[in-house]
Amino acid sequence: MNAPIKTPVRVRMAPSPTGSPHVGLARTALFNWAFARHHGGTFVFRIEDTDKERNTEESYEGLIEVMRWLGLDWDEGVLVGGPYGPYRQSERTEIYADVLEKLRGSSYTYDCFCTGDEPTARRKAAGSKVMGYDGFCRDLTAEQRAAFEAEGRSSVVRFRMPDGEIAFTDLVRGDISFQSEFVPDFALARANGDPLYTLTAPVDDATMEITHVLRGEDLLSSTPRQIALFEALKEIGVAKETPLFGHLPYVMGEGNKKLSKRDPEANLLGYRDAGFVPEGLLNYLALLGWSIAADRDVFTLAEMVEAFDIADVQPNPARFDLKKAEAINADHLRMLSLDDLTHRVLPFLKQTGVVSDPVSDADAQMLELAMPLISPRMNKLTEAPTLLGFLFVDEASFERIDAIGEADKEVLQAAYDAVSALETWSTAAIEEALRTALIETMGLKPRKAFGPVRIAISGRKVSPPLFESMELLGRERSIARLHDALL
RNA sequence: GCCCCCAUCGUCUAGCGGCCUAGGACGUCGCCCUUUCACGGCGGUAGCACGGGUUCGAAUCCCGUUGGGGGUACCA
Repeated sequence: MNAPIKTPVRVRMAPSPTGSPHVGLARTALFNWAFARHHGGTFVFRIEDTDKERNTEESYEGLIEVMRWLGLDWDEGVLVGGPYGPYRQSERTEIYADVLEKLRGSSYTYDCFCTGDEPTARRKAAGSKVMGYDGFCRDLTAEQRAAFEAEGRSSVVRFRMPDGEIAFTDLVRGDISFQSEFVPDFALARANGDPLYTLTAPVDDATMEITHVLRGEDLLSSTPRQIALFEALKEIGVAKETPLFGHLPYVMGEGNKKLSKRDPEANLLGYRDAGFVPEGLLNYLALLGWSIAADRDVFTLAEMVEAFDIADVQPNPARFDLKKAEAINADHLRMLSLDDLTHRVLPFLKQTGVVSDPVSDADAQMLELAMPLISPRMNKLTEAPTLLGFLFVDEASFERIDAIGEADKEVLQAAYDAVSALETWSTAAIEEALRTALIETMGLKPRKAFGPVRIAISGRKVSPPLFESMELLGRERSIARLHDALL
């Protein structure tokens, strides 16, 4: 049914701006983007905002923000323009009106005067197992039409599904077919003339010359309608070719539910704020339905582009696993250069007030020295402020957890004495002094010995490596903190 | 109800008839390393939903069952 498309690849991402951007959307965007890049094709970003009731400008802006954050750049579409624009459906009304007019002049559509649940009531009465529209108005006589109009009924334009089977080869699922008796005639526009998604999506795909439609599985059952419409669009000269379709599996949440838009786990910007880097999130998302190799799951976007093949995408739904997402993110954090990592951690440090904004020279210097210490121990960028805070706060606002017992005082006193006597303040010297005093002389286990010192210095049980931290903190502040911990 | 899709460790997956007594990753458990935690290293745990076929041979192909998901709008 679908002729293989040989022309250059043109794919699109066509979200509707409702709610906050969802992880499933990012995965769909990623696969489309990777597919386009792999084939040297064009990635179009279009907005499907035909439903005035539900669309919001805020949601639209969220979409843009997310795509930019993820770094999935589009060649044509909103904001960047292109030869097939405009790219917001709300700005394409004349196009739809025009196509609708042509369609009404053909035998592919008819005016339907049915309202509410009349069709289902009729189907029930007839004992039909199929629900949905029953084709009642398919062949109205002029008298019947006139009667309905006299009643003051309005009409919608309905598409006449052809008889027989509609089959196509799904790019990820293989051959799929529907008997058209189970695909009821559908409305193309509201009674007030506003076009519906059923019309706008195929018309846009046609006029934008989209070659491959990769989208969520939820749209699988509307594919036969679109394929039938495409036949009509070709007939009236609107479409050149029917695109190929590929339906990507769902991204599911806890339990077995599709990740809902309200679910915090679904919110993309939430991942940014939680300290994910786009490389990490995207890599994890790619793993939901695709894999680069049997024994490997960490890779760069460039490597994905190189290897991506839609035929390798799995048809079965995948559960979003936050733990694994974080692990993959951690791997990407470690792949970043120190400069890059510092750059990305900065907003989080500023936001939590760890460093000044703009960053002072002193803070910048400290950061440069401290970043190497924490870079291997972060899974998310948000961990940086807690890890580094103690190096930046002034003594007045330094806070220490209350975990130093009387028994620890002896250790701290010994540490204080050992370190105060130091000639040179370096990691090696500090380590040697503390080891001699605490481990050798006092015979303590490292855990017992360094634990209290760590708390005194960093204020926390978890910190960057102790001796290095003390060197960075400096002699005076280190000694002062040891002293304070003794009080 | 009806239609469509899906089915390998707890989770994501590799596997596209013999290389599979099923591989990797996350998780989990144990051990090692160690300046706590983490990182890192080593090892363990755990799976082809079920039943029929086809075949010399099936996780891989076919049919059915069961289970899960989606659709069934003048939403997208």
